[in-house]
Amino acid sequence: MNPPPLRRIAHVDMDAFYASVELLRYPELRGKPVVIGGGRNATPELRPDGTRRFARLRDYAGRGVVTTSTYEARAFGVFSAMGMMKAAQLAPDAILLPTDFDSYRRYSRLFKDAVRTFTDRIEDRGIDEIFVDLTLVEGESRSLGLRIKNAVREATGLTCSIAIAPNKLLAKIGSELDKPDGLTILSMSDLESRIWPLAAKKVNGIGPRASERLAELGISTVGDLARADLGLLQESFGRTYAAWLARIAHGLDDREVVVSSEPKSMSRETTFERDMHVERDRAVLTPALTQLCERVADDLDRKGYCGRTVGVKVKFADFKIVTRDISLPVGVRDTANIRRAVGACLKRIELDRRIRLIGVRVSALERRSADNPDGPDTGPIQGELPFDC
DNA sequence: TCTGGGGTCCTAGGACCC
DNA sequence: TCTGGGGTCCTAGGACCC
Repeated sequence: MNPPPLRRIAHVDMDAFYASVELLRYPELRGKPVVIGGGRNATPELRPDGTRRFARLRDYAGRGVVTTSTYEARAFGVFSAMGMMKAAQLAPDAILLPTDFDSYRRYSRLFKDAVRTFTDRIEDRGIDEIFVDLTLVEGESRSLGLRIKNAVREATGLTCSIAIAPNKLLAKIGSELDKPDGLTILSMSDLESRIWPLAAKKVNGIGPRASERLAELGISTVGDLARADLGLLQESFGRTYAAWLARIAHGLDDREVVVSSEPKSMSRETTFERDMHVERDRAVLTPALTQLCERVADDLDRKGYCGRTVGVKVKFADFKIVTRDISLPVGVRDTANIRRAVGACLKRIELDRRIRLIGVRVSALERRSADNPDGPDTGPIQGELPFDC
């Protein structure tokens, strides 16, 4: 048996991406604690003298979470996914800006195109990070990494952190090791010194739940995991996940860089400013639901898909989430059909508590082909459907 | 400080068919 | 009438990621 070919995988991760894009637009905020995640009312006001008045975190009221923060804000303990109200307590004077996804998407394209000048073996991992298969690209790893960082900075004015490693697992962990503006080269011989001391939850795929259960077994670092008894892991996590844990603890990962993939679902959801009462707030809930259907229909239309499964999600005031979905004989893409399917799903949920969030999702997607650009869904679905509407 | 929105993947039970 | 498997689809929930 031949040994697997030695690969060279890069993980490129933009530094504090949304916040850094905002600093390009508002350079006067450089060096200050800035938090992204406000709504429209956080948009800066232009004063008559040309200066801007920025919203402060202390002025925020609502249910939002921090999307990104600058490193100066992180020094106050303000990190992504933290509730904004809590962030406001930690750093009341921090500048608050609204999220502007159109800008972030524009810079995302610029940074990915810059990397694409080296190779098209790129896997998208969201708006601010990618994997790159550099196996067949000429050049020594460190100089190649520096050239990629330079290309990204020239294209965007932004810094990124890169790790180059034998696989995706190590590349992903490695890009965190020297943030921001870092470059880390890892090989298998670095495993014990650089990876084993890290907390197990630094590994992509070990989330809050798994790391909590690992902690109960006395396992907190990757090294603990490597030394753990496989039988013990199997008892707690099952054969499949235990085997995966054992492999990643030894730095093993043979996943390929996936260059292209089709979307599996499209969804829209909204959290209400206050928890909604099913009957008394019908005048809010019904149009909100219809609007979500419209937005999903619009997404499907723009991207050229229809979907055979329509689902609804309800998060109650106690944060309990219930989902229902229904599969249709043909793909749908228009508001009316999605709305009726959503109505049918909703009838199967016991709406006995106040509602915090509703969501609409279409999955089992089919691409609308060139010879049938409308997809199979060309009109209202009638007859044999399990709707009563 | 009560915790967004858009996704993917996995598991597991039941229906249904051969 | 009872007993099986295997395969696929559907549904619901949950973990996890950015």
